[in-house]
Amino acid sequence: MRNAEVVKILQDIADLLELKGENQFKIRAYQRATRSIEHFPQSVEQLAKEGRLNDIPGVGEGIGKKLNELFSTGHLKYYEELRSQFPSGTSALLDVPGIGPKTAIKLSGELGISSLSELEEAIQEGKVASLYRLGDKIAQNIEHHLKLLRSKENRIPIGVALPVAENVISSLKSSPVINLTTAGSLRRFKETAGDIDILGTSDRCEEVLNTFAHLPEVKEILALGETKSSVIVAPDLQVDLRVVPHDSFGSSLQYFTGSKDHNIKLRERGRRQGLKLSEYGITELDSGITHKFTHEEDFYHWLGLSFIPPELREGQEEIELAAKSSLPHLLELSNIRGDFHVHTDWSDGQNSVEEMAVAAKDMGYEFITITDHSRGRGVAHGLDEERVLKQLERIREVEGRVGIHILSGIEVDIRADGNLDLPDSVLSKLDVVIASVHSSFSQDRDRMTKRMLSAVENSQVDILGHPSGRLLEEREEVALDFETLFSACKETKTVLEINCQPKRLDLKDSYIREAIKAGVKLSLGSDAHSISQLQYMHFGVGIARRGWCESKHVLNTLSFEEVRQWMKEKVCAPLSI
DNA sequence: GCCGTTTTCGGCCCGACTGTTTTCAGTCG
Repeated sequence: MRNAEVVKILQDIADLLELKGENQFKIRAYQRATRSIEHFPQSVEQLAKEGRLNDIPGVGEGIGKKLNELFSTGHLKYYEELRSQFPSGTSALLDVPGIGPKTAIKLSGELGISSLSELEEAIQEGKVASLYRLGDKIAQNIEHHLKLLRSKENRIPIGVALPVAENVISSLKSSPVINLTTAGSLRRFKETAGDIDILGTSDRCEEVLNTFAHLPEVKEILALGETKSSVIVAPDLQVDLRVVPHDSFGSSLQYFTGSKDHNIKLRERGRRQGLKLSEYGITELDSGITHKFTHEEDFYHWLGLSFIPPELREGQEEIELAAKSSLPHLLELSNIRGDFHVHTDWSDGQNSVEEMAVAAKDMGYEFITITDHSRGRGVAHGLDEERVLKQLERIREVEGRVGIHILSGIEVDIRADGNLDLPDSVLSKLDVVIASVHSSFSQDRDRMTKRMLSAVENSQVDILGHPSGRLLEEREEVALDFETLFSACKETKTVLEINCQPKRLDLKDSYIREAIKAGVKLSLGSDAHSISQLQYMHFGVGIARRGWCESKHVLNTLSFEEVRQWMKEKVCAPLSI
């Protein structure tokens, strides 16, 4: 059973428990376990076989037992009993923002609504507005969210969300607000965002919020209060702005950055120390004294913690490590000395070798790697043997002229049968060989794993490109035994790419962390197809940081000479796996 | 249902906003 199916069932259980009005902490326990499994890099079923379910944070005796039942019998009695207590479709109502458990029960119980289309009908007939403690406004609000839900794409990739946030921030620059910054999942650099959170400080909060709610790009105002406002901007993105007094900027930024799990853990820890944490500061419960924080760092330090970078705030073990001053020193953009994955107009890029080299030099890089596609990518004008050699000459010539080290390379296709698209005799002439899957994505796990391993075993292959093959919100990752891949990479000194294209971000954060634990080296490649895309490096660094990546884990922080040395050390012995 | 810098039992984050009400319930993040 795939993790996604387990997630679906646990989420359903949490929803049903909400409808039932169960103990809120029990509900939260299921939600927490759900979130854990959602981001868990290994197969939960496999873990169950090894009796290691308790390795998953939030999975204890009760949920563990249920998962075991589910895996061994294919059914879960508890789940089936819960489902039988409510008309089917009732929990689907909870997907509509504005409908919580109480409203869902009311709609289902009093109006017999069990689907979103029935809900829509009932609203139009005025039945919903006539219920006790509901009314026209609430009915309209639900109808509106219902429409939005239907038209809305899923979550927004960070590559789309970040520019929107930056636009809004620059539109607000002329109003009396300072400290404007992104918060929420965007600041934590999550690969996708549900909405966009922005925070600022002002002594004229209401004025700022008013300006915000009436910006030209705002299509609709969802809420407008004294400290926060929510709006929809084109194309159907929700943006939340919170404006607080200057002296609570530190605590507010901490609070609004989240994640929810991180904040809950932090506050629970505070409670045990007799402290109440909120966006307004830290209150000592004994004396009632509230401490305010202008800087977020001071908030953490006051609690006896080292500063926790936003990318780590996911409620894993970051708080415990911060208490021991044992957090990793994360990779930073300024540590990057070169790019390992760049296309030019020799294949499907827009700029010449020289233009890319000049741009990279302007960014302060020591080296750049030209890795155009191989011939199999016909649509991308992939290079055949002859053109590879011609490009090599060109690269050497440009290198001398521009004054930046250029590694010659290729992004060679891994064909469906695991063979590479160019012979070893050609690949051996290049400094860096990236091998990538660009076809037959739907192979089963066994075949795909063998396919990848045969590339890894090839002594010419230095880097495995965008290993999971996913495209955010477009294409699922391939079926692959990552654990086996990681140990093969470690054994052969094959590097795994962190592809920085915001649509890919591949490897993703949880795999990055697993790969590092397995002792695999990583490389960041912008996969730039134009000069401006060289800047994608910062997306890769963000996602690497979420994978607890330090500068020693990635090749991009090495000098040019060190990189060349590394590439020579590829282990050629056949794998023992 | 989970979990431990006091705990294997007894806790479990905290406040804003809205609409429908005359003081609050429901929802959200």
